[in-house]
Amino acid sequence: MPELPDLTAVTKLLADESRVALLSLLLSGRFQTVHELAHAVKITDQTASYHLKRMQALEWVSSYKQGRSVYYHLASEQLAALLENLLNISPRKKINSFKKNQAFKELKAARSCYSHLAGALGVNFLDCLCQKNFVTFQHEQLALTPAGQLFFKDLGIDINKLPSKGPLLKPCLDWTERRFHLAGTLGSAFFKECLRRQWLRYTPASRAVTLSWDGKLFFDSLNNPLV
Amino acid sequence: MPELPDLTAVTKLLADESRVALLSLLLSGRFQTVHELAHAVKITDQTASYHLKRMQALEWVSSYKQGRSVYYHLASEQLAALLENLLNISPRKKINSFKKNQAFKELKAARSCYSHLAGALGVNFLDCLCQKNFVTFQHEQLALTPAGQLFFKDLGIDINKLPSKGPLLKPCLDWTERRFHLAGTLGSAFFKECLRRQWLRYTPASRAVTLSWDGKLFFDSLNNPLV
DNA sequence: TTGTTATCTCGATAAACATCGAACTGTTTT
DNA sequence: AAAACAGTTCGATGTTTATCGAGATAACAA
Repeated sequence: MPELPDLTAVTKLLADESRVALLSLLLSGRFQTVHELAHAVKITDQTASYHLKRMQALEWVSSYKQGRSVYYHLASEQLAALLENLLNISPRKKINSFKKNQAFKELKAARSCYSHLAGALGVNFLDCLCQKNFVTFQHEQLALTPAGQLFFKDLGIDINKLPSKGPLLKPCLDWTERRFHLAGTLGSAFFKECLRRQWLRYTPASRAVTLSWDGKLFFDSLNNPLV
Repeated sequence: MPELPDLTAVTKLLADESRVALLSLLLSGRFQTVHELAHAVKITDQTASYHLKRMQALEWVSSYKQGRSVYYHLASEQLAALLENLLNISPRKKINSFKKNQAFKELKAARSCYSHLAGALGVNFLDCLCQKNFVTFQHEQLALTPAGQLFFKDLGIDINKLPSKGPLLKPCLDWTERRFHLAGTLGSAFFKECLRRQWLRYTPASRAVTLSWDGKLFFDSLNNPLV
């Protein structure tokens, strides 16, 4: 007998504020301990442990033990894409606290979308690439030009050496900007390179990333029409 | 103050078997009454009415009244895409009844995916288009060739007269076949044309569609390598 | 050793909510 | 008019489940 997809097995897990908050933190792509996650989400360690185990059963997250700590991280690229998809069709609700408003501003400026760069910085980056004719964007389809190929090679990213799995360039709808930023294997590689060069740094207990001085120089130079 | 997306407002609605079953029926694209829907999902009319009203609040469905009946239909293309996305990452569960197995076979053969054709027939159709070089499919991106443009024109579909909203061709991952079928405005137009020519017909209380004699002739001719 | 920390297991509890019966409002049919 | 039908509202009920306290088990630190 064939097998049907159990859709509500997925949606029931996603229908809980705590679990969504945990996933949102894990969308940063980092490894985080149960205690860290529980603290950030403001639930007890037991509850966090319970949620993480349930999500592990569906292979959304995976864990490894080191000493007395258990480190969790996001394990499903598909789920990351689904979460971004959900964010874009969700109704809006007012922000009620100053603290949350502050956190939102940081997320809006720049954040990681699992493996690539999102937020105003990410959207602006894609704009620059288009304007400089490094990529073309027609009919919601992205393509890399020869000039763009050179641009990334200069950054140390050889597109021939990237994993062949999935599209090289992929537009990803940004839920804060309501416009596209760059995903795909090239988007992931670029974000990784930014982290390696310390142009971008993670902020604690958040998906937000901050721009270093060097990073600011790089992105500013892109915006400069003379270069 | 800015506004945050309320993700669980979406997932909580999707975390219920009855509502998912209702949405699945509405994915056919047809207008259906509360009574019809309730009967097909095996819940009482009150319960169906309750669910449909909640989904209407998020603008997932809309309704209009005709006499004593209230007709509901799917109102969000985004939601339709989300549902297909969910189907693809859901864990599988065994089918436990003969009846459900029968229904599954019908769905697998051919069904509507809101506005376009899915199932084995849909996947096979895209294969044919590729093989005859009517469309190209590289790096998960579809493009229409001049020959393809002619092919659809012969069917009565002028791509210059299609709505400019969204991409013309879009690959949509098929959850029964695990391969792509054709979506986008052209995919929608083609499915509509199939219904108009009566090549395809809806089955009652299901998203499945069946092939008429004329329809079989058309799709068989596509598979014929001589033509 | 002794104390501290991180995680997990096991109940108990409290809140959320899908469901349906009963009753009510219209609409269509006879 | 009367009966049948489609849809809705309201209240009650029963199930599901997120949560935490208490206690157990390790790993680490002093």
